[in-house]
Amino acid sequence: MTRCTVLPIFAVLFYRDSFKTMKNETNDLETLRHSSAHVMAAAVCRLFDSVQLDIGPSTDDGFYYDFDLETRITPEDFERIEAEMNQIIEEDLPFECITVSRDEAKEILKDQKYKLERLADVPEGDAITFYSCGEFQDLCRGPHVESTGKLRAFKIMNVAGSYYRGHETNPMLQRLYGTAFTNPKQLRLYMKQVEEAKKRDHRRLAKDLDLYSISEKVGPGLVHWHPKGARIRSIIEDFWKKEHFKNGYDILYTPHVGKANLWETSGHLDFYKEGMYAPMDVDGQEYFIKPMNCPFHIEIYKSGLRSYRELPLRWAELGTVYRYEKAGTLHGLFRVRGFTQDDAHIFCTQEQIEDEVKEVIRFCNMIWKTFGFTEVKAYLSTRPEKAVGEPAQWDQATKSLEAAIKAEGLPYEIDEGGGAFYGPKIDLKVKDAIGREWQTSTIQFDFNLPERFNLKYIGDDGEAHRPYMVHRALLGSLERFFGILTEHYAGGFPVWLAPEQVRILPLSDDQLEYADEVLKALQQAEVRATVDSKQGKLNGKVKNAQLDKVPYMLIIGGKEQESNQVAVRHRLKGMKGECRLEEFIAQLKKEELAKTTVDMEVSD
RNA sequence: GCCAGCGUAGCUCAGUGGCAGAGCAACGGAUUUGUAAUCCGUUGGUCGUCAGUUCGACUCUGACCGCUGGCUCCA
Repeated sequence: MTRCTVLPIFAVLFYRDSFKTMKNETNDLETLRHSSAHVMAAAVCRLFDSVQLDIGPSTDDGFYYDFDLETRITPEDFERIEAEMNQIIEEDLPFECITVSRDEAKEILKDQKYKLERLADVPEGDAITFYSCGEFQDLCRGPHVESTGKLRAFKIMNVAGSYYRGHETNPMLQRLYGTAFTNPKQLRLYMKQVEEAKKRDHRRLAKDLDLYSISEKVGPGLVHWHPKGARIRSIIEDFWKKEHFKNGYDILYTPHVGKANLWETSGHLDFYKEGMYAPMDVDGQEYFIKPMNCPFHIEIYKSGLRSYRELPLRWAELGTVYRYEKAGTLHGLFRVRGFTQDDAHIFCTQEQIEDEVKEVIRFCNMIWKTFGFTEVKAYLSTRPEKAVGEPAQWDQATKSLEAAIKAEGLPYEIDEGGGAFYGPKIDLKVKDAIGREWQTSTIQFDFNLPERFNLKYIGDDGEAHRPYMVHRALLGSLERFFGILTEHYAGGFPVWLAPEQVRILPLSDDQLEYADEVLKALQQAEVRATVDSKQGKLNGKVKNAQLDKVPYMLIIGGKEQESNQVAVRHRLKGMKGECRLEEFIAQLKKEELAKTTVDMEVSD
């Protein structure tokens, strides 16, 4: 039931306060960007024939304009569009506003079919305004900068298709994206940030570091974890399980397929069938691969008569599910078709919900901090128009969610009416090392499934009662979480997660034997280590270890062999001097235990 | 699913209607090395797949598969 592959929020690209602006400056920037959109549209109209205009708003990191035109704009066109924009800026054309009657507006827009429809959206009685710069005129509410000469720094970023008004059934327009800043320096900083994000792309890093792959032969969106990626995942899973046991959860394992009837009862076949893999026939019965774990956990709940004395039940599972995601939506590890949710379901009484929710939020926050995500923000979604369950239940559940956020001291926003039909929820967003926000944990009440599956427990009054059910995914999916983590650390995993913690670099073949002794000692101490026994100079070995982002290198030459020591080189801090191996191991173990993440790089 | 772009060696990428290329990696040899690339050599390809046009297709056309950027979707 929990949804765990949600696109990253790339909009928030600002980091290290570089672009922190006051409120009115933000408005100025929005105006500037909106004006840039007009200038871009003006340039496109000059360069291309019969352009149908739609709209060109500012966005969080720039602006866009939607057009319909015969010619397909490609990145090769960007340069001449930018040149034309510069020409318009050079001309320093004033932005002039005119107010017209509806009939006059219709006359002006008689050849602009999308604009005419947009005009129809302007409520009767509202002023209809046009802004012009030179020959270009656009139905627009404004405001704008005084003249085109005010634009100082802009860039066309990319072009993509976009449905008119965002509806799948509407024609597809061409959307030209750009960005603009008040000065070239800020634009350069922004471009640097975009570059930084590109360098951190987990798909690139995963190839460089040999973490995972997706095979065309096997199928899109199906992830193969390579030894190094699998090692990291295994460490994450071990940590995850241990923490769950420590926090009062039990772990479950459930099947990967279930009969059609199960999915009919759960309602998935009614509401979610297009998201499920096609059924298979087994002995004349239809079976579906699971897109969610909830029905199985519910079946375990129903395997016996439950007493209020057993509640709350907290059941977690690393449950692998398969969902048919549309082809065009797949993206590295962020959006896949087969993934493992770190799912949990809590069954409890009404009296318990507040404490339970509080615990879940605390638990989530603690886990995120451990992985080095210090900024966590909550989004509370309340009852939508169409909803199941009693309003009183919704109220109480919503209140308990809000109380839990407050108890944990998290900043939060409320999305009124944004909840699922089956219950209110909290989504957590975390900020990564370069300030991007990722939606991750989700905590959702469910007033639907307990009803559909007729869940009960016997209360202290001897009567049957309906338990409360809460879905919870903490990391979301292991695949997506691993992608986020890779980008967060820029591939430089901290010691406690690094698949290879130590690489031993013998200076020459004379040290191979000693290197092997050191390796065995490290292995005995459960340190993940390898020896670079290849031919070549130390230079090259250091370089390769650096590229593989191994946290520690142990250089072993004649000197070290003689003194029975190792020379320690840290990936980011360089040489740390020589010491006895036991000392190094003790230090490493300390770092591993502390799960230190302070040595993260901001850029490579 | 929709719009656009792309698909050449393990990786990064050149290239042309007429014998398939480089760097790195891998492998072999030389070197025995002190903190981000030692030298020499060798191997490596159904140019995404299938059809069509052509005397001849990696190149042109079409369909399909996959990837990328968006849009839509994410009970």
